[in-house]
Amino acid sequence: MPLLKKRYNWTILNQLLEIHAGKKREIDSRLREFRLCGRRCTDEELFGELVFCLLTPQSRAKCCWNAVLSIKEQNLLTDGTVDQIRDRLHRVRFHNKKAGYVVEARSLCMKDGRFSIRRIIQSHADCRALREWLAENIRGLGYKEASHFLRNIGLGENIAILDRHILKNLLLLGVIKEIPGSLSRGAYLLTEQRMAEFALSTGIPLAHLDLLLWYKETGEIFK
DNA sequence: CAATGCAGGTAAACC
DNA sequence: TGGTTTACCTGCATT
Repeated sequence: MPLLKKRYNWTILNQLLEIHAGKKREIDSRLREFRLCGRRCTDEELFGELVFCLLTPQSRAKCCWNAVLSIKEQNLLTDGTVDQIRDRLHRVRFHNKKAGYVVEARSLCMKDGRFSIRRIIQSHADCRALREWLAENIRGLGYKEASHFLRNIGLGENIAILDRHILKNLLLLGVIKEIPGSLSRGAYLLTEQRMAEFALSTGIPLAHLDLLLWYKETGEIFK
């Protein structure tokens, strides 16, 4: 195992490698689905993924996905008002704010009455530039959720989704010395770099680590 | 049953 | 200018 740093916690790392060995195929398959979504989904469906990521902070992923499905079923994705969308956000925390974020994001993602997410994607050189744009321009979307969105549409091979579970585990693994009090842009990028080094030296792909650690915490692989 | 802790954070206000 | 604090806000499991 090349380049393995001494500061890493061997016990936990071995635990992780073992879980990875068992879950590798399932994780690969999930990542394939994400890429497939990015390739063949309609722009409207891509926006649905964006809405999901706008909803998830401090809320359960499943409730958020149910909310997205509900919005779609009611045909509110394209032209639902803030009030109509808020009424679909059952069990989504901060639903007042988030309903507003969804409607505001929608106006950025539509051109001439249709969703044109791919136009936005294609206008950026790579996923990092794209993430910068998303975090900068879409209110309600920070680095973490912008990364989450990119991963969910198959563009997240080289970026990290730094949520509290991941950070906690990076600490346990000795990848970082402490959990940053607040994740500024600089702190996010630095921590992401540490995680990428760890991925490289352990042979667990960065894209796998997120789903793997998430599985370790919750016992399932969702999105 | 009341109290507590915690959910895949982010924007805006505040020094 | 940049780090820190606060508002957003509620359901649900645990004790």
